[in-house]
Amino acid sequence: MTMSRSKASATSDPGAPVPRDAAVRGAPTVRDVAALAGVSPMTVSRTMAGGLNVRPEVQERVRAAVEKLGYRPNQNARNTRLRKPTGLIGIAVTNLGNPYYGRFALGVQGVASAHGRQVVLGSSGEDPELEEQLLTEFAGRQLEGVILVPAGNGLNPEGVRQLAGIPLVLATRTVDGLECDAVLVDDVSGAAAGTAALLADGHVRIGFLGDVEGISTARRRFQGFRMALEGAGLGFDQGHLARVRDSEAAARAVTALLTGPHPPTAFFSANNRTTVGALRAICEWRAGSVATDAGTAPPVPALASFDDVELADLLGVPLSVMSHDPRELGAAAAELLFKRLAGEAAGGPHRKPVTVQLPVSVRRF
Amino acid sequence: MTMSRSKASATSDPGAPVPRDAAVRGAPTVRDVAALAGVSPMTVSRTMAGGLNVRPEVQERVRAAVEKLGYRPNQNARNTRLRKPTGLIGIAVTNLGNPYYGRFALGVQGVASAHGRQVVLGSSGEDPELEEQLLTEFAGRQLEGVILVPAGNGLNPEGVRQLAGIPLVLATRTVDGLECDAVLVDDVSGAAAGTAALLADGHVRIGFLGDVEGISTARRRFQGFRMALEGAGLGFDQGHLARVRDSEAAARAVTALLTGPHPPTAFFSANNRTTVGALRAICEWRAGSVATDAGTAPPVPALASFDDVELADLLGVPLSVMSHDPRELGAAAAELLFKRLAGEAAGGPHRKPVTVQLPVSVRRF
DNA sequence: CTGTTAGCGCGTTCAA
DNA sequence: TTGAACGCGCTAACAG
Repeated sequence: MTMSRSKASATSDPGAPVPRDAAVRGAPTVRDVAALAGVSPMTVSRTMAGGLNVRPEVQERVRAAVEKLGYRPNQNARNTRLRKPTGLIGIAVTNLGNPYYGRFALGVQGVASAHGRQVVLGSSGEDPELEEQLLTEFAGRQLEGVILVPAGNGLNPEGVRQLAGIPLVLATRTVDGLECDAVLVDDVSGAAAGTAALLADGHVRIGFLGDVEGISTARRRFQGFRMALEGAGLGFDQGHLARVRDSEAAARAVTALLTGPHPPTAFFSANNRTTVGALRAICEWRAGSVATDAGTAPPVPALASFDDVELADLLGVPLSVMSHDPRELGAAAAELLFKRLAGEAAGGPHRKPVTVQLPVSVRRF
Repeated sequence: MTMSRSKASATSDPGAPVPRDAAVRGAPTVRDVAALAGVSPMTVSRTMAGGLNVRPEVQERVRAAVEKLGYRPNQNARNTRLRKPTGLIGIAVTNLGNPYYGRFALGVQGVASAHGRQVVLGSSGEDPELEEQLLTEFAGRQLEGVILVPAGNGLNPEGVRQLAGIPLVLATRTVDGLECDAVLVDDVSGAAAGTAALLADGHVRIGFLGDVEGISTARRRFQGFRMALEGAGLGFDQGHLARVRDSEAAARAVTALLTGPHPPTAFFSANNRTTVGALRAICEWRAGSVATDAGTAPPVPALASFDDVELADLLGVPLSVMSHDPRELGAAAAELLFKRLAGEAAGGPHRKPVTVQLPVSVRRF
């Protein structure tokens, strides 16, 4: 097979090195505007920059040309020339389908916008490989910084630093062995306070629902839970522990526990997914148990939920919520990132990593 | 031809572990790597591109230098040089805090990722001004395309086209007078089907909760609702109509209607925010009415909800959901955008705008 | 006030 | 197999 030009039929300009106007290819450039206005590219540039040292009537011509062509200065090219950063930050969350992270992203976006930056979005789906790939792409795009909700400990600490080189702020979760700016919620105290609410109501057999141990929040919240139990002189039955990754699995676990030999009288749910599952299982159980035993229905299991869930308070399930605003968390993470950025720009390259903890409040329903 | 660069003042430290330029300014460049490896920038470029026509041992030196400096090729510069698009698409939604749009964004993101693009995020907060500003920024960043959930009719149709010049796909809602690719749900049929479910249960006084009239979905869903009523030979009491923008206002409206002179026996809720409000009001009303009249509690008002709401099916409120997957909607919008992009790249510049409608299924609880 | 020169970081093209 | 020159879109610096 020789190197024959296959598509030569329609192309009519063999030697012409001039793809000319924007009409043919992409967006119009300064030169297109300049040509139309009969000036040099610099005059266009100056006019776009505010019109300093450009005669008003020339400005008029330029602006007319801009309008006519729909010209918009190429931000990327500007930034390159001015050696300025891209004005983009990245945010990688585990699952945008979780309402929690939508609100989180909103918080980030608001602060970024206030700082004149825009946000590039990524969703890892709790997959460490996808996450690493995301970070690599972010780095290649020269993003100014990244806010990451890590999928777990699958992330190679060295890898991250090398791959990025750009400032990284962890949110919600930490990664073992990775020292890094981070914004967390006060998982331990919050979980302890929520557990205390259950204990105050006389519960002594409490089931625990949480994410897998690789997730730092799962560990920390379990720790707070255990601390509260021990503080009350109670032990914990390992048989009442369920580590699950989604609401369906949580529901199955709760159903199993409730129909088992020593059913808990209450549950601690470590995140909004497990809470949804637990509520579903509890309501189902209630429906079944009332039908069976019409006269004296057994008490409905109580629930302490880390994170809010919309409508959860209307279900008639005794509920305590360990609450914080994910939007504030996102905003705090963004603020921390911009503080870090400002610090690096100022010259002090290596300030120590900072960790911020947002408070958790317990509300009862 | 001296290669003296003002930046590299001291050239006497060959083995220095500190990246010289990168420490002062941003990321290391091809030249930094080339200098360290003792080759020309082109050899670095070739090595990064796969190493064609580069001696293996030279490649080794280059890769070592890349590793040492943490060099990543600047994507923006590549794209500029290669006259390639940015690989970014924009998505502007009204409110990321609404779980619906989180899932929507996830759908967009998945498809974008499959097409090797990344997603820049914007949230207009239902503010047309902010929305227009967002689109302007998107255009300036040379995004390849934009997916927009318009805040309403505040958007100037001419303005959009001029401002962007880049392909635009509307999602969920349309804008009057703006002909444009769009992905919608089948609002009219869906609303009619949901209303039919209420009618089948014998309801004749049905309250309507929806967004303001400026929102196309509010109009279309109202239209489907009315059609179904008329098809059943029923009229609609304007006093049973509430146009509200958030769940709190919806709750107030429902409470007012339920405690009014001719309370509806059912409600049609046109979006997930009004559904949350309605459910809250209905549950509250139920609690109050049961307390007052222990023996024979009046029947709980039924609800037909456009859009799913988590946990809504557990509340004991007779519920019909006009359901679709926002993630699929986002995915479809992205697919349409990429189809449009492919079309423009191929040369056929002006194919007519396409509208896709996703089906709605009614589920009863 | 305006145009020319030069160069940001990269890759294609062509010459060595 | 390697390097030099050139250009992508834009603008600072220095002409005129």
